[in-house]
Amino acid sequence: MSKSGESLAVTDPATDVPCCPPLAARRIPAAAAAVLAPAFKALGDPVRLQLMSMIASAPGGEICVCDLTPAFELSGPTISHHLKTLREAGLVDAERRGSWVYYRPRPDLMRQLSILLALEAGTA
Amino acid sequence: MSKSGESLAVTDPATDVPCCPPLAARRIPAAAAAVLAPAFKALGDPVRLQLMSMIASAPGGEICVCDLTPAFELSGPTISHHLKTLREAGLVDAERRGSWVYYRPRPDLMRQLSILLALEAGTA
DNA sequence: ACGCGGTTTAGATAGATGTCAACCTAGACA
DNA sequence: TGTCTAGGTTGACATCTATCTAAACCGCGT
Repeated sequence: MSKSGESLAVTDPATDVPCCPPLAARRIPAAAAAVLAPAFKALGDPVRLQLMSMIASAPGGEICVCDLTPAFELSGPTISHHLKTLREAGLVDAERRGSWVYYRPRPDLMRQLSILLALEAGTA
Repeated sequence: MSKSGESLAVTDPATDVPCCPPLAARRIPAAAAAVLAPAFKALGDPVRLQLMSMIASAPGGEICVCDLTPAFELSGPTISHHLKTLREAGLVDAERRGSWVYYRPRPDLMRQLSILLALEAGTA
């Protein structure tokens, strides 16, 4: 794995999103829970939640790691690990352009998670 | 702590929900992330995600633990521990009536989480 | 070749998961 | 009233996984 634009791909749970009307609509199947729980788990850390927010709210739809790292009092490798967790969860996508790596959100999975938690119909 | 209807209360993060437009709207403050991340963390386990779904989709708005436990291949105490995690996260509420304990969802926090993940405006 | 930006590996510490045993509460029955 | 039984929770423990730092590594630009 080492080509620009594909270097950091790991797995793609986001493309395997199983189904999923809101949790409150009917009981989620075990298989779907097994696929979607890791995404919630990835968001279950304050640092990753902030990272996700910075990525999702980035002006141009993407943000450089060099802008993410200095926003926390953590070492570079630690931030990189958290970003890898978000990648493996299918929440973000990474692309290397030149010397810098840019992260961008994956709307599909985020939308799916939002719908899952919705109580009534009609989520984003 | 041992009165019907209040016995199982632990803490109430759900009542301290800080704010929170969608993640993609603007960067979430560290304090808000610290409060909300535990809720996502609680949902970050397949068993708890299914429990949450069974509780949220219960016909009468609530469900007996005696109906939850046999749905999994796990011991009673284990289910009870998972339910405690959901309680402490502020996602569900428990009440003892007679010999049985009933769980019901807390819409406030669920709605907040759903909005957080929404990409456009207008979630549930 | 050198330096810089990021990721990866390796290893220590802290936290999560699941089971057994003990406890508490509520209803049943004598 | 006293005790027995069943439903759930709590506590303690073994095991597994996550989090973080330090050091090594890879790709790119100069």
